Amino acid sequence: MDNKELADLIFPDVKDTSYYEEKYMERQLPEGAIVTRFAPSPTGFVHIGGLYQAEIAKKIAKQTNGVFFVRIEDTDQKREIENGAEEILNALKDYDLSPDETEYSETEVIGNYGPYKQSRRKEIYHSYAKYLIENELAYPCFCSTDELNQIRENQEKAKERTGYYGKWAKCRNMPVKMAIEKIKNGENYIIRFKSPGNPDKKIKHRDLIKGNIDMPENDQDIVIVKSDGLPTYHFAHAVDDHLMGTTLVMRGDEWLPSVPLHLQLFYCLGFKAPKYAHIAPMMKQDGDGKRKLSKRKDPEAAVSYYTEQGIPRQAVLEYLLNIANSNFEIWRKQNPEKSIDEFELDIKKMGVSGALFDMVKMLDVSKNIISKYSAERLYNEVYAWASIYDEELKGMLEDKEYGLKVLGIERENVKPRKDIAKWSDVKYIISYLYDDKFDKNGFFEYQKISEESEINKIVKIYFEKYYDENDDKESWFNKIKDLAEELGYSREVKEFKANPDKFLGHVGDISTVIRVKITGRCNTPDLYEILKVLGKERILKRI
RNA sequence: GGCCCAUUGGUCAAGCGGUUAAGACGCCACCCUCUCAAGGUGGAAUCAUGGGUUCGAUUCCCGUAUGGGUCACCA
Repeated sequence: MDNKELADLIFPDVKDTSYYEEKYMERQLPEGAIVTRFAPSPTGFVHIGGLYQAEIAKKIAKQTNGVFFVRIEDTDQKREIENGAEEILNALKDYDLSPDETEYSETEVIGNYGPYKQSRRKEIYHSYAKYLIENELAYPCFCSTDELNQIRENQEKAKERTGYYGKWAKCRNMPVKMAIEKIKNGENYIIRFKSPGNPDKKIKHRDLIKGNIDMPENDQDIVIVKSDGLPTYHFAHAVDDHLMGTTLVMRGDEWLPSVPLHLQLFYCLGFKAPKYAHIAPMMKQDGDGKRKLSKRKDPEAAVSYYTEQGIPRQAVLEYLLNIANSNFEIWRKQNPEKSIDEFELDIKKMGVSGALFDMVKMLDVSKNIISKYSAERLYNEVYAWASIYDEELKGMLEDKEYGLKVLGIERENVKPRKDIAKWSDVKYIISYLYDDKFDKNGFFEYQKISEESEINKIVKIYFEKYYDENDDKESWFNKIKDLAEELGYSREVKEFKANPDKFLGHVGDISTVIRVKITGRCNTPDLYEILKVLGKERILKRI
C-alpha cells in the first residue's frame, strides 16, 4: 500500500482511470476504418512537411471511412506562440484539410474525444500517471539538472550509454517512505517512468512505411510528467492516442527511434498500441549533402510561402501527393479531370527516405493545373491574390470585363496556354496589354529586321492597307502574308528556307515587326488574339 | 560514439532472381509553327562498393563507404 500512499500524495484529487476509459468509449467504425491524426505544436509556423503529413493522414482516413482529427500539442509553454493553433487550423482549412474533430477554442469543440488541446488534458494525464505510480511503473525523481549533467559526464567518461536508466537511475529504487518524506519536505521532483525493459532483448516493430525493424528494448526511465505538471510528448502520445482511438499514428520519422519506448508505454498502461507509419521528411540540397527543409534557412519550408507566391493550393497538394506516391502522376495523366480525392493513396508505396524538394517540378504541376482553369476562375484567383499581395496588379484587374479578355487569351480551348505557374507571374505576362504599362520607348529587339526605315514601312503599310479589325483569324493571317509578298518576303517560312536568296525574309519576320511594335515584346501569345483584345483604337495609338 | 534507416540517371522514382532497367521534371536535338508558352518525335544520363548465395543478381545475405535520423523536464 506504500505506493498507493505515494500516488495519493502526489495526485490527491484525480479521477480513477476507469472514469476516462468509460467516458471515451471505443469508436464505432466500419470494418477497416482507420483513425488518423495530425498533432502539431503551435509554434507559429506551418511547415510544408506538416501540410504533407496532414494531407496524407486525412486521405487515409477518408478512403477508409475513418476519422481524421487534429490535436494541438502545446505541452511546451516555452515554445508556444499566441494564435499558433489558430494559424495551423486556418492553413488546413485553406487547403481543404479540415479535420473531422478538433477544437477551435474552449467553447468550439468538434468531436467527442476532446479536449483536443493537451494543455487542457492535464488531469487526464495525472490520472494515468497516478495509476503507474500505484503499480510501481513510475516514480518521483528528485535529481536536479546539475545532478543529471553529472550523471551524463560520468557515463561519457565510463564510455557507457547516456541516460537515466538501470544503475544510473538514482531515484529509481528509492524507498517509497523516503520519497514521501522528501515530497512532504517540499523538495522539487518530476515523475519518471520505471522502465521494465532490457536492452539486450530486441523488439520487433512493423512500420507501415519503413517495414520491419528490430530495435533494442527501451530501458530509459524517461520523464512522463514535467515539473510544470504537464506531460512529455511520449506520455501524452500514449494516453491521448489511446483515449482518442487513434488507429494509425502517422508522424515524422524522427520519432522512429522512440518506438520501443512508446510500445512499452502502451503495454504498461494496458493499452492496445496503434499501428505506426513514419513519414520521411522533405529534404533540401545543401552543398554536397542534404538536410531537412529548414524553417530558418528555406523560405519554401513555410506554407505561407506558397500563398504569397500565388501557387494554387491544388498544385501544392498534387505535388505533395506525387511525393507520397509517385504513381500519382500516371494516374493524373489517365484521369485529367478527376478530383485528387478519387486517387487511392497506398501507404506502402511511400518513400522510405526523404526526397529532395523540387520547386521546378512543383511549378510544372502548377502550370498544368492553371492551364485548365477557365478565364473566369483564373481571374477570380488572381484577383483575390492580388488584393492581398499586389496592389498594382489588382488595379489592373479592376475592369473585370477587360481582365477576362486578357486572361482569356489562348484559354478554354483544346491546347490551352501553359505560361502561368503562379499568380505572381501574371503581372509581367499581361502588362503590355495595359496602356499605362506598355512601354513604347522600351528596348525592342526586332531580331532580323533592324533598320528603322524598313520597320516603319512595314507597320505603315500594314495598318493603312491591310489591317481590318473585323477579320477572322484566317483572313487576318492571309493579309499578313499578302503584305510579306508585297514587300519581297516569302509567304511561308519554308519557302524562304528553301530559297533564302530569293527573299528579304519571311512572314515570321513581318509579323514579328508588328508584334514588337504593338506589344513591345518579340515573344507573346497569339498576335491575332492580342489585336482583338486591344482593339483598333488603342492599337493605332501605339504605332 | 551507441542505436536505427537508407543508397537505381541532375531530381522524383518504377522494379520486387532472368526486363531492350518504366514514367515524370530538367537538359539537348529535330518536327510543328507568325514569335513564345505548349505539343510531337528522338537523344544523353542510373542500379555506391567488395565479397558471397545462385545456372543467373539492380533484386537475397554479409562487410565497407557515403548520406540521413536519434540519443532533453522540445516536440
